[in-house]
Amino acid sequence: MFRGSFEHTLDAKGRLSIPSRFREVLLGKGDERIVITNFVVDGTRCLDVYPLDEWLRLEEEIRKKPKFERRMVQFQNYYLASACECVVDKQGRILIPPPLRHYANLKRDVILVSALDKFRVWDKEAWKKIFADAEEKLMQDPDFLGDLGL
Amino acid sequence: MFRGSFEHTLDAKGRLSIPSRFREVLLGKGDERIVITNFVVDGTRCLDVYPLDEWLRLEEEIRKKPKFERRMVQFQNYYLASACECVVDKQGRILIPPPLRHYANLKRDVILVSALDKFRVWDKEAWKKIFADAEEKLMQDPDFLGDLGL
DNA sequence: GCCCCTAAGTGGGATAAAGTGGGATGGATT
DNA sequence: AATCCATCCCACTTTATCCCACTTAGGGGC
Repeated sequence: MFRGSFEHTLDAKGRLSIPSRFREVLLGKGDERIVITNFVVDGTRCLDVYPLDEWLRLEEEIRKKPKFERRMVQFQNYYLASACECVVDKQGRILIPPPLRHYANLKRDVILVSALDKFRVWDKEAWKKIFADAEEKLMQDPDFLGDLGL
Repeated sequence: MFRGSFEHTLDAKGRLSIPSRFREVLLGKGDERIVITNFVVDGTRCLDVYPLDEWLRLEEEIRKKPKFERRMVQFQNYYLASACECVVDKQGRILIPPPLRHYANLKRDVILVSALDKFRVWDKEAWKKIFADAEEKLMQDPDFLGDLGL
């Protein structure tokens, strides 16, 4: 399980260090291969990163669904079509494929954020906005947490 | 169960001693790992600190909820995304991750306040205000406690 | 009352690990 | 053969962690 968020930088070659805490999770699976694809949260683009086994699980789920349903086809065109399998190099880095880097508007400063069984990569500024919006909602609505039953 | 509040200081490296009374609780659990994340009370930022077992319980609760409900996503972006697992060192201290230290505006003097199964860390000045506000509310409203059903 | 002893909290040097930058290598493509 | 690009390898910087030591406060015994 991934936990927490980490600020890292993309170098000139487009490489990104995986936080050691995240790498430990991959090592625990005995397979450092990961799958990267594009995603959008609250209208802001980011990247979704899966350990290979989680990605395979997702593929299985999709396989069970009606293949020709319109929205499923659209989802596949969006989410699966961009997926790219990457290996973590000896320094614990991955090379973000340039099209994905461009898609998520990743410049130098990025942030890696856990999302349960996968994690996301955001442009730092984009993430600030996502985080600030969430914090503001929490402050403005005192019942927010109560309604969640927590 | 954590009980009471303790004034401590952050050293130059950002380390914070866990009060021995709190550490006893962790030792009782047989696991000194803790999880720290950000929080806001009455518009004032602080840090929430959980023993690992309590944090895992929270994660389980969250996993049961609808994953894509808007407020749940925001809660995850705010509360879960910042969560950081820390170990208590041989001197009974934790290193507060710099982003969290900055978030809660922790300078030198901080105060650790119990909150039943977890505790909070406040900037000392911020806590004074929170405490005074609570006291004032209590004094001004004679029905305050009665309404709570206590 | 005085002194020692212990425990708690704090400070700081030394070491290890994590993250980053950039040259070198080798395979694939043109 | 030349270019491109992914990967490897080495090196540097920063940060986290370990370890030792100092200070202070409280307790107990003499």
